[in-house]
Amino acid sequence: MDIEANAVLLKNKGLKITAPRLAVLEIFQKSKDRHLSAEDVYKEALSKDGDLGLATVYRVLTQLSEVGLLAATNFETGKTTFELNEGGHHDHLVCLSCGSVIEFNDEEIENRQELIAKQHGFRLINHSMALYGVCSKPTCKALG
Amino acid sequence: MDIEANAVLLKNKGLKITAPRLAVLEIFQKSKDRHLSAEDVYKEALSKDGDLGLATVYRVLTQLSEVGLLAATNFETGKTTFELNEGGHHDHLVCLSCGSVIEFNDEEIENRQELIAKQHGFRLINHSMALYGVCSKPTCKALG
DNA sequence: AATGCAAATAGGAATGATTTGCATTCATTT
DNA sequence: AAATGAATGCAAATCATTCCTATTTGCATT
Repeated sequence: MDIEANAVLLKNKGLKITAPRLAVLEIFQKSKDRHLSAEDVYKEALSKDGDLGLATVYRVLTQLSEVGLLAATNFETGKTTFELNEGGHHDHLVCLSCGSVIEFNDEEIENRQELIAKQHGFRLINHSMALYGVCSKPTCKALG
Repeated sequence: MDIEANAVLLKNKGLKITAPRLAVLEIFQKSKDRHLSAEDVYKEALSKDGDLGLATVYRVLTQLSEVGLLAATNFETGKTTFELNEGGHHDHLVCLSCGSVIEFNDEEIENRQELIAKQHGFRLINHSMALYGVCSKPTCKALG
């Protein structure tokens, strides 16, 4: 619906407005699942728009991440997932049973991370944190 | 040196005592570099023992991780690294310029993580945290 | 509206990391 | 020492991702 708005987003970042880039943005905006892999996006795009290549999806995801429209995350699955980067940074709580992902942000941890980096003479650029556990759904909780 | 000791370690974990498993353990114990990829271990093993396959290295690394003798980590390099799992858990501070890795442990963050998991009804099983930045070596510091 | 050119694309081949299938060898139990 | 299931080596397979290149497209300018 927001093709106009997405076009503006791209333009503001100095990116040309192309069909693949609009398609990818729209897929993230319309998907209920916030965390999509390149393959996910590719399949979704194929089912809708028909025509674009997997390599293009990878390139677009990388570019959109570089300009801050998307954020990339690596869980322990061996594949990178992406999500819309609206609002601030956050970390993830992942259920090892059902795979659901909860996002959170904790000031105190962020501050502590800065402090630790400083203590070791590092200039902190970014970080990744994921907590793995079992969520409270009855089917998950039952495990071990 | 500790072939005997390593044999006991394996036996205690219910694993058969085989040449590849002993070789891999020894490589980690003797290496100054704590974080080794499968390829690293393979090359090192070849130069010493002569005969073992890369597939076996992968299998052994996975098994030793499963029984807790090694710990696996995924930085953003696309390859998994392993380290000896002696002593407690720790997290990593990674220099994006030279690749050096510093280990640290922070009680306060750990406590906070427990709290966050609890607040979301999760039973926390483990976590991964890596801070990425630029270290204080002159050659690294120079960047941007 | 047509033109030029750099940037973007499709799609297939290439790469790098990891896994798998299978015949052979080995560690441990008897 | 024989039996047997697990472990190994090797090569082929797989998976995620990137590279290559001919072709197409966006868009600033005519």
